[in-house]
Amino acid sequence: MAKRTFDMERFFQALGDTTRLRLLNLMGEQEICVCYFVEILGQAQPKISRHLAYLRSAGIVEARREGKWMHYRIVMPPHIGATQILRQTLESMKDERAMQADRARLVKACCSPRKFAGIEGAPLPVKVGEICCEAEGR
Amino acid sequence: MAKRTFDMERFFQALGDTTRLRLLNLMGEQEICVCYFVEILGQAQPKISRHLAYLRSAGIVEARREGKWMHYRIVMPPHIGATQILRQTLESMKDERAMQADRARLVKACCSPRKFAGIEGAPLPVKVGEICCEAEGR
DNA sequence: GAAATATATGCGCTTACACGAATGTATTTT
DNA sequence: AAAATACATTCGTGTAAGCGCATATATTTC
Repeated sequence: MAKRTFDMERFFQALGDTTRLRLLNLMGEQEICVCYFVEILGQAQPKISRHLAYLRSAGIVEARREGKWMHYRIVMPPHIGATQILRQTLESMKDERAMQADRARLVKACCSPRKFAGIEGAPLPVKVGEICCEAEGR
Repeated sequence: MAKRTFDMERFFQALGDTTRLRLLNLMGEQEICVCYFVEILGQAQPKISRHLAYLRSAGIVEARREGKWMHYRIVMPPHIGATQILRQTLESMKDERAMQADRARLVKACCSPRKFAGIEGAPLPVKVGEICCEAEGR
């Protein structure tokens, strides 16, 4: 069932970094803007950006531009096994303390964006599948 | 559900190498002697040995000594999520051509060990759970 | 069109791997 | 106990990653 263009080795390498796992955990089912990652993880923007690029090159996420913002979302790989492994990984991150804390902070940030320096005026995360139905009024 | 001693990052890093995936694929449910890996993968013995050491340090395999032979087997990690991911990985390797070919060669080698230089007289693979019930007569 | 904003990329540095070749160690055989 | 066998480890080298810092690019705002 393996597709030509998919590299299992690379896939696992992409999952083998805590920062990248945290990013995937935050995305979950939503499409999220880079500035949220920077704010929630509290890490330098270039670092976040490079990790996102890595995930992208591994075929795990895709990006969409909206004005000056870039949104990232998880895409299921063209490989059945990898898809199930990725789902399982996301599932099991729901049980991890640190990952729960990250998601909690994301929710908090979304509820009161003005309290977070980096995300004033940034578009809110959008559930994958509802993209294009909402645009911030500014 | 995460256990203290288990490192998810390290776990995925261990899976992020084709040689190591091939080793895991060959082990599956059995405990296998190093010389089989060397013979089946057709790679240098030190290379195999180092990859096995890596898997071991990541808590994915364990080793057992039997005379001059070392047997390796997969052990499920002390982390529910990782266990399921590992199972899923093993499962999905069953569908991969290259992995099937490796297993086929292993079966062949076990059936006629004398035709394979490196494994003459080596103990046959043993299903995990049946260890200690069988000893080669030599 | 110049400044500001959001993100990406280049650079130098450091560390972790992967590999082949050689060597070390444990065990058995003779 | 010396030789042989099975495996592990060390060493030197090349390469890929990860990081901070600075800079480039794209888009919007003024």
